Amino acid sequence: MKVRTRLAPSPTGDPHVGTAYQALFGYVWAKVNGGEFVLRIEDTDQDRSTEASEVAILDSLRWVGITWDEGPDVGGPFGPYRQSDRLSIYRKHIDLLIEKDHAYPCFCSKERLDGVRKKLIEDKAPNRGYDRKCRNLSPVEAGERIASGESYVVRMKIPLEGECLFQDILRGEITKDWASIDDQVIMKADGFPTYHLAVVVDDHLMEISHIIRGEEWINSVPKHVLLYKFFGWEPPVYCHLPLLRNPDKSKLSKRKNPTSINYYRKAGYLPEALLNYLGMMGWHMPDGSEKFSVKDMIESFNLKDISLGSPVFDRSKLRWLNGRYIREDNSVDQLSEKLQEWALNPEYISKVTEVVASRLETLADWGYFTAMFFSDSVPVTEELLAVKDMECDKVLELLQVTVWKLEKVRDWNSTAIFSVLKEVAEVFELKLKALTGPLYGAICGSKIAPPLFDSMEVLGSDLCRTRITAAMDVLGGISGKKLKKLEKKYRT
RNA sequence: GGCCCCAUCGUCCAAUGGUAAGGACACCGGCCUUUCACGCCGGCAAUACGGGUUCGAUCCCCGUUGGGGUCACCA
Repeated sequence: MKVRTRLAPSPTGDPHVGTAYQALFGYVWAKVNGGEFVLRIEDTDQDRSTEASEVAILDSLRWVGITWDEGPDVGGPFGPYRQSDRLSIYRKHIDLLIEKDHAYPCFCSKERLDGVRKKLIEDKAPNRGYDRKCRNLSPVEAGERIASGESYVVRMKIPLEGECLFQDILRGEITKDWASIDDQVIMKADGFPTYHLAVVVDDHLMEISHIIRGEEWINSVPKHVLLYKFFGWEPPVYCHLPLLRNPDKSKLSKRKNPTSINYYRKAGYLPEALLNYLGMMGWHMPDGSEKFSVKDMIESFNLKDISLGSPVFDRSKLRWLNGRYIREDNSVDQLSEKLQEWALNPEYISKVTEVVASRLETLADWGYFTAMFFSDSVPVTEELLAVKDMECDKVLELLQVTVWKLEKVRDWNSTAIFSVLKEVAEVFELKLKALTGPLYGAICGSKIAPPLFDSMEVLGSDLCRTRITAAMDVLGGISGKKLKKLEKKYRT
């Protein structure tokens, strides 16, 4: 059997290190077997998918050093590789399922579904899914309602009893009662397929042999194997990778850790070190060596050797490893070259210079004023973050809400940053100055600094958000409970 | 809460049905050194608990506990 693996990111946000993790293992497994690695963009969520995110993901994957044999940018024999370009294919398959009575149109409104769900939770029902109201609608009635223009989705018919049994290459046999699964939507009201339908159709059509992805998908596998059965197809081999964790063991998230690949890039990590580090999450070289390349990995990797304990993403070990690459694999000349690639290039230097130019009395002042643009973190103290007449807790809230708002800025520039900060200040009924004060501290690590908004623009979103989060830690951080409350109040 | 997955130092990764349970990061000491870092040497530190199976279990089985994931017209 030809080994074909794929990475199927959804372009809905920053490129995530977890994506790189899955990409690495998928890529390596394909190459171990002389097979192909495919990149497919899963943009079936029209509201959240953006082209900018897709570009960013491809770009950071390239930076990290993962290459793909087929994908939206390079094409290939199984294209198109962007799901939004494959709508007619899905439509055909959905119609086939309806025809065979494996799926049915559902006219329930979002409001009704919310109500049903709420009631089930209140009643502490074991099953909190859809109540299958439309499952037995007559085809005639359904047809009429569709013809009359009523909005509908398509759901698949999950067996009402019995159990689903499937294999995971790392865990062996996994079983799950059908009764615990509700009639999953496979086509949304906008005519787009949901993930579940699209992933099955594409993996089959693209002849994917091994599905290597995060553990969070295990509970969806029954729906997928059922779809394979409906279509009469052979399911691929499933391999669910352990999830990367925050230090508190929860799923790696940007709340608690920088997760964007771009952050690591901007913070001065080498791609080969990042990849190497990711490779030792759940896997090790046969001889136990900790420094190894993707090539080394390909020579001795086996999917079955992955260990299942969910690894904590430990930045200090990554830092150590990165240090080894820097000092062991680079001459001074090579290092200089890398530095130039990283930040000491004319473009970045001129951006930085523009921000500080008016403050220079000698050329040598430049170094003093620009250090913050060439470092990862910045020295922050409680004092730097203090706002007059405001309690520490309040400052924390202010910073947290700022991070949330900044996360949503799509076009990262000084004007956009300014309007976001102004908005936050207004929400808190504060003068802008009350907000920019602690931000100077968080972002610049000093009261003496170039203009904030411009500096933030130059620094980039990832570094800014990470620095603000780090500053919040200096103030003691926000408790989970409080965070939830705050989220309810301010996060939109 | 239902269901699913998981369980060796604080963290990452080893090990065997019989071990002094090993390496790495972090941490702590020391050496080197004008400082720091690197490097070197040393130290601290783990088989979650309870039952079985077995002559013997960290390893196999069951339960408990703990952790995580998942229950969307998000992926």
